[in-house]
Amino acid sequence: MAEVTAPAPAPGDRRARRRQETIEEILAIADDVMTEEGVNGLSVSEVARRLGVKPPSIYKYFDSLLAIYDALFERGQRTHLEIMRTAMARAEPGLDALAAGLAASGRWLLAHPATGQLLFWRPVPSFQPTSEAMAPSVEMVRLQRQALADAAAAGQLGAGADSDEALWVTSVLVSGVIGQAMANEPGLPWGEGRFSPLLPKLLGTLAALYPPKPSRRRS
Amino acid sequence: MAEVTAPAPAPGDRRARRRQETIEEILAIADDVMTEEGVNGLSVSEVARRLGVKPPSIYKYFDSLLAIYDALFERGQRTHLEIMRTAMARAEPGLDALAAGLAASGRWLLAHPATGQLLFWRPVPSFQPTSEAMAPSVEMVRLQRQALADAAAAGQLGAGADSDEALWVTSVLVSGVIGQAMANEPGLPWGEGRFSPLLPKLLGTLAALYPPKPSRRRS
DNA sequence: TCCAAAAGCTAGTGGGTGTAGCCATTGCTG
DNA sequence: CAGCAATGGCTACACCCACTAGCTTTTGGA
Repeated sequence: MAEVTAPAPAPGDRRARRRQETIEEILAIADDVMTEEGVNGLSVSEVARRLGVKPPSIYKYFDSLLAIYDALFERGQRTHLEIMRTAMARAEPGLDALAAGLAASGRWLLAHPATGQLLFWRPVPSFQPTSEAMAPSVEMVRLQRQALADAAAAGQLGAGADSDEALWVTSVLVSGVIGQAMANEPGLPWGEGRFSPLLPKLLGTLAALYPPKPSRRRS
Repeated sequence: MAEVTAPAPAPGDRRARRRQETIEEILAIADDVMTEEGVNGLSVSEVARRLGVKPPSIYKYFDSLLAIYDALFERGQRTHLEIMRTAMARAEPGLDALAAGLAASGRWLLAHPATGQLLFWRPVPSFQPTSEAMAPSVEMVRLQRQALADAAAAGQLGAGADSDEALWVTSVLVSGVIGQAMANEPGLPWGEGRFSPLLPKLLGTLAALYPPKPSRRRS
């Protein structure tokens, strides 16, 4: 658990609410600091300074600097998953859902570079996310695997697309595009620059790698 | 310049040789430290400890911690370029050279993860490589661009492959594969694991994206 | 042999994480 | 409503880090 063990979250407890608000505030400040100074520029002292408090007070809310990273990671992971899930749900199952989900993911990651780096670049080697903080990523993998299976079932891709290998290929394409965009064109939103527009084209190569049976296909 | 300004490198100067040896030793230790503690775990104090010296003495050889990073970056960049260049030169110009160069690059990067991360992940946000330290990377881009042009000229790929876009696609594929391998399967050498064996297959999709004219082609 | 440059050192500044322990405030509870 | 325990601030401190100032010793070249 990232947060210091709280007392019983009794209903109607005003103390607990205030505490929770402070925790939110700390995390929001931490996100600001990471955005401005880089993921590694986060420090308890700086957060305390911006909160108008002395550094030791922060430790009433978080056990350590790493605990703050962990909370940021866990939240980032959760909201990123949610973004992707809803984008996929809005589209036709199969390739459409995959493309929509990945585009939404990319858009969100480029808009929240600090969190994105924390989630996928591990820029703080001493920080190892908790297994529970990693849990949403398992679900994300499941969603993408399902989309590939749907695409295969719908005849958009060959049967070989319903495989772990196809999943790995997809993750390579996506992480490549997003990584290059974040590293070389920071600040540019999704859809601009040299790299993010390549994703649809690259997803198209899935059809080259796993060609569907050339029977009649839905337009 | 990373190193503190040295006296005239007069020939036969024994002092200069000793100094140079110490610089080498410091950089070797720094590489060890990064490998063990993560790129960010590098510290002047730790290097001094391992060299059997007090921290301030290090500053006789390097202006700052960042100067050490810069020297490591510059060397890494140079040897990485050399690895790639010789691998490409040994192969047939065109797709073969591209594949051979990228495979050699991947092999070297996975074998030297600390340097690899320093070169391509920027895990030390406060560290911005000197423009001269970046110079080899310009040359690397040129090599890859040339290989694509050769492939197009040889009819292995369509004319569209002789383009910046194809170069970007290539960089996405490569950085995706290497990034996933380094992040998810650290310690595994090139050719093992889930990701690095995908590179040839992915390079094959270049032919799908930039199809050659279907005239007679060299076997 | 001499001496200046090289290369070590100690001491100290300022900033970071994190701990110990103190004290005022506050809001729940008898 | 009175009291009290938990909360959330604080100061002081220990220990680490990067880096500077300035001193001393070593050393290699003239």
